Parts: sequence; C-alpha cells; structure tokens
Amino acid sequence: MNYILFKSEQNQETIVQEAIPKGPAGEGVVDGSQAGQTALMPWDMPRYRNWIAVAKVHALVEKAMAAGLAPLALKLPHYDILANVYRFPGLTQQDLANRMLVGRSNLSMLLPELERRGLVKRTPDGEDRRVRRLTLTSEGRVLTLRALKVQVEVIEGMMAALSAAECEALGDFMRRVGHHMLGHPPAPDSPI
Amino acid sequence: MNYILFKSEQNQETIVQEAIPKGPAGEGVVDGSQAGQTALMPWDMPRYRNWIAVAKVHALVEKAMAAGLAPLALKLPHYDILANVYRFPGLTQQDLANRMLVGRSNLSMLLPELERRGLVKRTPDGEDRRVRRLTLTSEGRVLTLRALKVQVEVIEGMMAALSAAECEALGDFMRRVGHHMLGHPPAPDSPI
DNA sequence: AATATATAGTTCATCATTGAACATAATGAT
DNA sequence: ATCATTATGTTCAATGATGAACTATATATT
Repeated sequence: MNYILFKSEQNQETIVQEAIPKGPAGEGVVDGSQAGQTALMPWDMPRYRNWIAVAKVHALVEKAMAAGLAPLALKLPHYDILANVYRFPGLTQQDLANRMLVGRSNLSMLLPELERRGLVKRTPDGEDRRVRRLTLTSEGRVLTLRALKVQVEVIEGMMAALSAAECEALGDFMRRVGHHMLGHPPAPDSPI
Repeated sequence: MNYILFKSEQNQETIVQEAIPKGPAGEGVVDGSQAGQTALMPWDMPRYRNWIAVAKVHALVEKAMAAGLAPLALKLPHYDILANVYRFPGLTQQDLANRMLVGRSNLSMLLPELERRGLVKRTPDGEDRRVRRLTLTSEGRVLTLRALKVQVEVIEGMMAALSAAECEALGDFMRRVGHHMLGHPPAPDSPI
C-alpha cells in the first residue's frame, strides 16, 4: 500500500511504499531509507529538520529553566503565570489562559497553590461577576523578579551563539510564522 | 530592595526596583514599566521577545499536531516514540529517552501501551541482558507513515510563511544554539 | 575472585495538562 | 419579560512527565 507522504519543495509528490523488513534472521529491523520509489523521508527534508532543531532547543531551554527555577522552589508553569500577571496586572483567568496557550481548567488547578503561597491574589471583577482578576502580592513580585533574572540568564546564554542580527532574524521569522498559524495579521499586544 | 536583573546587549546593568503599586484606591494594580532606575523589563529586550516568539510557535505547533493526530487515535508522545523508532530501528530505551529528551521512567510508562496496541516490539538485546531494543510492527510502520504525513503537513503549513532561505537560516540558528547549549561541537547523528 | 561503581529499565508518588461536564452569569434575540 | 446562546471559572477523570528509589546486570578496581 502506497502513501502520498508529502510534496517536496519542488512540488513533486513523494510516494513511500512500506519498506520491506530485512536484517539478521528477518527480525523485523527495517531500514527506513530503503522505502519505495523515492527514498526521501521527512527527516531528509530541510524544513522538517529545521523544525526538529527548533523543537530540540525548546526542550533544552525548558530543562535549563526548570533547573534554574528549582532553587526558588518554583516550577515552570507557576513561573509562567507569575511573569504574565506581573506584566499584565489585573488580567482575567481566561485572558491568562489565552496568553499561556493552556486550558482554563489548568489555571484553576495551578492558581490556588500560588494563592496559598501568598504570591497571587484573585479578586472579583467590579462589573462581571463571572470574572476574577489576577494581581501579584509584593512577595509575588519579588519572587517574579528573581525568576525573571533566571529566565534572562537562560535566554542570554542560549542567544550567545547568535549574532544580534541573527537573533533578530530568528524573532522576525517566528513572529511571522506565529501570525501565519493564527491566521490573522500581527496585532499590537498579541500573545506572539 | 534592588536586583541586578540582567545586562543589556551593551553590557549595561539594568537595575529594577520593586515598582510602587498604583491604581484605583491602591488596589494593588502595578504598572511594571514604572520600575526603578531603568524601565527596561525582559519583555522590552529583543532577545527575550525573540525567544518568547519561538516558545509561542512551539506551543501552536504542538496543538496543531495534537489536533492532526487525534483522528489516528495517537497522542503526541506516542507519535514521537513511533517516529524515532521508525527512523532508528533497534535503538534502546535509554537511547530513545536521550533523543526525545525525556526520562527513562516516562518511556517505561508509555511503551507498554504501544506494545499492547501492537505497534511496537521490545526485544532483549543479544549481548547485554539489561537492554531492550525497540522495533515497529508492520502495523506500527503503517500508522507511523500516516502520522508522519500529518506532521509534514503541519510543518509545511507553518513554514509557508518563510522563504526557503529564511527557513534554512532558522535551522542553522537553532542547530548552532542547540550545540552551544549542549556544550559540544556538532556531531554526526546528533539529536539536534 | 571479590568488591565497588555504573548502567538499563521499572515502580512509585506527585504534579501538570487535557477535555468533558457542570454551575453561574452575561448577552442577544424574540 | 422571556428564552436561547455564549462566556467564565470549577470539578472530574484520565494521561503524560518528573525524580527518587529500586532490581538486575555489566564493568572497573583491587
């Protein structure tokens, strides 16, 4: 059975036929590069590999952030909340969920812990009784600044491999991609 | 209490003093941009913003992947395993964990489910009785190809916002950053 | 040969995240 | 005024991921 796997950059369809197993005593070990009519697999394609590189760096940064935040007794999701609330005091839980690209229920699980630790306050909105608005306590702000310092160090350490022009190009590319994926033109104060 | 938050690109230290709360009736709403001696916050810095853009795109791609894989009854972590085992048949669980940048215990939780579904086989190594080697079944390979098609569509859709040169530059940047973070020069068959 | 150290994979408890379902409130249509 | 629809946040069950502790095995040291 053949699949049309993808079109190459030259708009040429690549068809992959299920590879025939080979290997010692027919043990099922398969050489993926021996597939069908064209040997091209996604990892042979530049765009795919470029995205895998992005994904790997993202995983490395998350690990570095987790390690850097551990001495502050702060997990990455909690820090994300604190940083966003520091930057946009008074935002709603729905707004925060949109910015963090997580579900509302996740925040309903995470926020009580930050409240309990005395870092965040949730207050009812003056007009809409469904809404709660988020602000940091003074202790929350202090901790957030310390955690921001950690994040800046991770990002600066990472970006040291790039020139300023390269770093700016990276940001331009990613913002453009982000807006493209969201399907609308860039807006002020967009989460991207 | 002041913090040295970070050094700017001109190597100038930025000091942030805790912002003074303001807002209606002293309700604790804080304007982060009114901090201390210099108003620069991380989100005012290009490198920080550039990384946030990368992180946002990564989150969007993960959502798109999850949505695209749902009709195949496949979750993203399971797909990651299948794709890596397809590409490197016979690899060990330890090797797979390294490539996926997750812990060995995570794979011990995920792999039995793929085994139960008849997608993956775990076989003892011929020489080292601690080791199990991973291969896909024929059904696993078929499903993996279908899932690869989904991933390629997501990546192609994303990269449509970039020219070929921009996409290649992006990959170059990220590979360099990845190697920089791992602290060693690029190697053949590196996870980055 | 005996012992110490390192490695591969598993189990465990804990936490983050998801998506469905729910309760309450606001808005829009009639 | 009433009803339908949408929005906000919470609860629930299920699942993915982590890091410590464990078992079994391999390797290095003495």
